[in-house]
Amino acid sequence: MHRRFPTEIHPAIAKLSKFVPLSDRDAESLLALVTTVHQIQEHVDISVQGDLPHAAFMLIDGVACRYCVLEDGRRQILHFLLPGDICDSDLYLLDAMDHSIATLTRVSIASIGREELSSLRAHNPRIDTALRVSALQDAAIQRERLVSLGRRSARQRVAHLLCEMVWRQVCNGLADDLTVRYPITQVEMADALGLTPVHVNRVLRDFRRDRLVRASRRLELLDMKRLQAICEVTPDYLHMKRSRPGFVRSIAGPKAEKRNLRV
Amino acid sequence: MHRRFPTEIHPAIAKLSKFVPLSDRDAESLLALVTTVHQIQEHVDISVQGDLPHAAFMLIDGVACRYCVLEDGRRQILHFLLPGDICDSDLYLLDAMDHSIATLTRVSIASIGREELSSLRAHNPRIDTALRVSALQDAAIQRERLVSLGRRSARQRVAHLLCEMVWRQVCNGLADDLTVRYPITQVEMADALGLTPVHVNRVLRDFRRDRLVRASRRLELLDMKRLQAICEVTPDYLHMKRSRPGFVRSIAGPKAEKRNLRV
DNA sequence: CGATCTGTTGATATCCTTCAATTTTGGTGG
DNA sequence: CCACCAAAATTGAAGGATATCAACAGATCG
Repeated sequence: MHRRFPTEIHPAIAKLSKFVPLSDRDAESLLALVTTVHQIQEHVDISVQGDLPHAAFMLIDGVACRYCVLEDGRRQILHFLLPGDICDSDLYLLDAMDHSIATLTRVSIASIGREELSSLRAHNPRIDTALRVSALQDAAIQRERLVSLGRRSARQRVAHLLCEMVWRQVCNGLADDLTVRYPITQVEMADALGLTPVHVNRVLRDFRRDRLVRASRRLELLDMKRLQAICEVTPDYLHMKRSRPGFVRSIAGPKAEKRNLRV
Repeated sequence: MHRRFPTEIHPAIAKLSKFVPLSDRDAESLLALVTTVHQIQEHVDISVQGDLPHAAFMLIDGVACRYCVLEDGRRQILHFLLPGDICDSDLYLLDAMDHSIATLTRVSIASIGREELSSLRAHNPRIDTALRVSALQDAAIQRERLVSLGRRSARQRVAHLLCEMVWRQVCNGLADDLTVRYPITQVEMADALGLTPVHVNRVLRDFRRDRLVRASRRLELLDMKRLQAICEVTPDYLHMKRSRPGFVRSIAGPKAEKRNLRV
């Protein structure tokens, strides 16, 4: 069996542990589903709208996205997939994909057998619960994006996406600093935020001017507090109950600590 | 027990039957969960962001919505809830609501016991599957809305929402014509579509001028085909496999028939 | 070391918002 | 039945946020 992470720090375990306390045995039995890992190049469609739905999968490394393409070729990115995300365990129930999934970077991905997963869930209520909460988090992320596209300015949308990328990386145990580890291009940000690449560029220029971010190999968020103040979003919607003390707290600020994070 | 609909036409049964064939016994065992029905006035919050999540519920009559409120008081409507929708069966797993739910009209609503529902799902795989697909439909509706807010013009957004209301009413067995049975105000449309009420009004004026809709007590869609052509959306994303022959087909047009609806 | 994608900047255009005022509608009580 | 009121719908004028178009610079990679 191919295993790239010690059990304790596998991003899927890190993530699910934020929702439900998992024992080492729980973690092992979940990771036992990861038998074959595929490497896929960047900018490759994993699944295309209209296709028969694929098997459930776990993203182990790299970044992918769900997206739709309009008749005129423009794209709307619906969701970014990060390492540790477990996706689409029920999707096989449908006849046809209603959206597409593509890699953005080179990725490592494990497909998960339908029977094995459902049997594990049936026999392990903690894992089952963790996966349900994880699905609720996904839904909440999409809701928050909908609020952004509907009612927030371009500045707020960009600030929100940057914060969310860091929050989610922390949730999945991928980052202990405030850098966007897997950089997404300005075109991708634009397609996710309902903006043009040109305008995303201008917003980022202003953020740089105001010392909010710094562009290096990884985009670095210099002032989370102000970025969060700009977008007016707290990480509450990610429902990370069991964050390590003092960590997400330091990112989220005292407001979120008081309101949601039961450390 | 309070029962307003014969089993065959209860909107929840009509809807779930679109996903999985249900026997009369299936229908009865699901409707057996509806023990107490509450009437709630229009414009009342059922659940507010930050609250402890409520029980799962079934909307029996009227219209409600999920929404978020921004710091400056503006509102984003995330989703309209129609009769027959069964909502939030997993939400109890969270510590706090990340959005609010409110009635738009007077509604009849049945809360559904967590234990009873999960026991029914465990013992009835068809109902379990139907509820899973229903959850997938909800997710797909939100994705399609995200595409609208991100990449479609005001005209397209309004046309899409009107089409979707009719499609969903048909899905839930609520309408056999092309009228929006539960009218939503222009303010509500604006809050759902990320527009201002003023602009929604102007779009609707143009639609009326072009004989696409007619405002009566119920908003009437005079030309579904052209409305669908305007928004460039097919009802495929609603995944209504088992529609009655010749019905959704007549709404959806030949394209959707060929591509998705296995009648 | 050219080709191609990504990022950057300026000038102009446009869709939608904002603001303000008026009309229409629907409900309620006299 | 009518008077009244609040909510919803409607219209016009003006302004602003973001898009579009175009050109170029910088990075990345075979």
